Amino acid sequence: MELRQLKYFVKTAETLNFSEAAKSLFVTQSTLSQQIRQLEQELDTALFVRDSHSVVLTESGSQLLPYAKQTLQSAVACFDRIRDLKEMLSGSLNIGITYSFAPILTETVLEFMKVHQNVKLNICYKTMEELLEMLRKRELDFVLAFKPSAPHEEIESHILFDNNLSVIVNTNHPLAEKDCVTLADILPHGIALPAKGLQARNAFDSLFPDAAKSMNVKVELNEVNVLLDIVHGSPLLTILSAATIHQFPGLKAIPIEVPRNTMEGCVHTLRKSYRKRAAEEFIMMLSESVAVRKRANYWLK
Amino acid sequence: MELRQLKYFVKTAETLNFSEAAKSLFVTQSTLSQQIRQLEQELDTALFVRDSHSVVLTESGSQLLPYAKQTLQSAVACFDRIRDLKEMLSGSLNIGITYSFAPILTETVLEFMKVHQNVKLNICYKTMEELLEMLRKRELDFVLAFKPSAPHEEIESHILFDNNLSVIVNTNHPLAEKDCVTLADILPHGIALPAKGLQARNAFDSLFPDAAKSMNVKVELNEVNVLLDIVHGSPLLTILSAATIHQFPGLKAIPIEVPRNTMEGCVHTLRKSYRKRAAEEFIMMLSESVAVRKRANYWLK
DNA sequence: GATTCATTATCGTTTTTACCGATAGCTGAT
DNA sequence: ATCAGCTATCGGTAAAAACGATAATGAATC
Repeated sequence: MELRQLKYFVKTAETLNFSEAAKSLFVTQSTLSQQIRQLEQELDTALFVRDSHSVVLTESGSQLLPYAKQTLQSAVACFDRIRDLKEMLSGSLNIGITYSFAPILTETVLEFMKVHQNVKLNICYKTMEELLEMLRKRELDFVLAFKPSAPHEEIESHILFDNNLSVIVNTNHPLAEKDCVTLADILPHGIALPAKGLQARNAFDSLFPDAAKSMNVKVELNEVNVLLDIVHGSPLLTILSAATIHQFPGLKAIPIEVPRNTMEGCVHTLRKSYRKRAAEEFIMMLSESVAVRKRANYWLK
Repeated sequence: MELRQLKYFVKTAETLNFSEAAKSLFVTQSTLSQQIRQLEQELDTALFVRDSHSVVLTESGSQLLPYAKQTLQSAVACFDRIRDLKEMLSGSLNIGITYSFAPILTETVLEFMKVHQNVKLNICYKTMEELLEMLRKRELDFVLAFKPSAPHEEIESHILFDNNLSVIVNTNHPLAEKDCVTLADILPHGIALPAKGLQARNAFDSLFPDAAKSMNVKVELNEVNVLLDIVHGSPLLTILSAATIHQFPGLKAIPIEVPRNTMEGCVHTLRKSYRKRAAEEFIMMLSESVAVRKRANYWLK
């Protein structure tokens, strides 16, 4: 058994099509067929049932699949470890981040890029569920997002800060004077609501089930920056975590007065995976930056 | 990078002596030297510092060591997993069975579970048509049911036993004395009839088209055990395969006298599919158990 | 300082094997 | 009946692993 064969097996198990798998592995279908057969012989068990129009995994095959993936992953970890060691910090760092988290990242990105010029940063904005899925597939090194309501088994979440779900208004808005608001305060006003799927909306819906229906929702959309632009240029209000308006001038966040109104900003990493040094370093810098803002009592509890 | 090279590396790191490591790896020292060098080239880092009287790990080497071990361990886990499956120390077996077939299964289930404690049995009671559909989708490993009237192309049916469609009565019932009955014998009596879809009903309807209409049907239902309970606790009779009352005390099965009154108890498997070792084993045990009952001339022809 | 000894590296050769291209055979769709 | 898409198989080739012999190194010994 060799890593090559496991790689071939996993690809084939994923596509369930020898020809297609062979193409993406850059070998001929003939080679792939032989290598799989060889693996089957070595394990003395059939891994696939093939007939000329379908390929399916046998029980052995589907049992093997996660173990094969794990083995390949371990091999990748060997490479990662050596590379980190050799170059201290280099390579690339894949960061996933939710839209509402975006503003607090920018500072650290700039600082990190200045200090570690050889690290390529890939930053991916998506919804939390999509990001956690990518993390699971190891397409990301870590994810910045609020803590999900249901904890995920394989994912480790490290809390960066606590934050309140807030009403966001232009500083000219009538509500802008208040220090905190209730649901009743909101109802008379026009609202630009984050769409379902965004974490602020999830949090709002779970704090106030069905409230959205009775509100004066003028627009609902899934892009936070556009939401902020709208609020900035109109008398509408929106509902987001307070941290989201960090460094966005002319807006004010007013905490909503309700029990358990707390959103925990977290770094999510894969529990079992190897952590790149660049990732460690980035997270350290981010924590430090958050700590500074905490001490300045900026928008954090 | 291949598992072979990692294996060579780990052994060498443990002995810190190429010659000795080569010996225990059953290759020449020359081969080992080349393979290590190749690994070093691929990782673009030195793993050992050799001078002619000592070999020591570099920092890279000692950092790699645990990761390499982990990778090899994962590969071993692949083998172990498959071996367990082959030896039926793990895995699962999905059995489909019709209600009327249920009584003959129990014994074998108990025996199989005793012998193969680590194989999970999933037993699914449904009508034959539903079961064969599940078999086609490979959600089941095999199906126990009477032979269907229309043969199915992709499905292979292996006959376990022949059986007669019979009248089932309480042992106190007036018919209980007889050795066989005709349709005319049945007509005067109250009947609890299996509902359409159950195989006994299908068989009855094809032997006596339209007879059901002229019979004294008091109740019609699709649960065999309930049917048997009803017959046991009332003067009603029902019509089922003789095998169905296996191990149900206080009932008697009387064959109906009519040509081609035969229901073949079968194991149905998917023709082209891979057959699990556990399935082979189970079917063997079941056949054996049926054979024993045949020899005892129990209820089988 | 020469010799020995145990060690790793290197070179040329042999053996093994991964890979390719062509083709056969199967099956569902046209 | 033909076609299109799939996997298996065969024979040949190129790559790579393995070998055996030998060179190079340097510590220990005489």
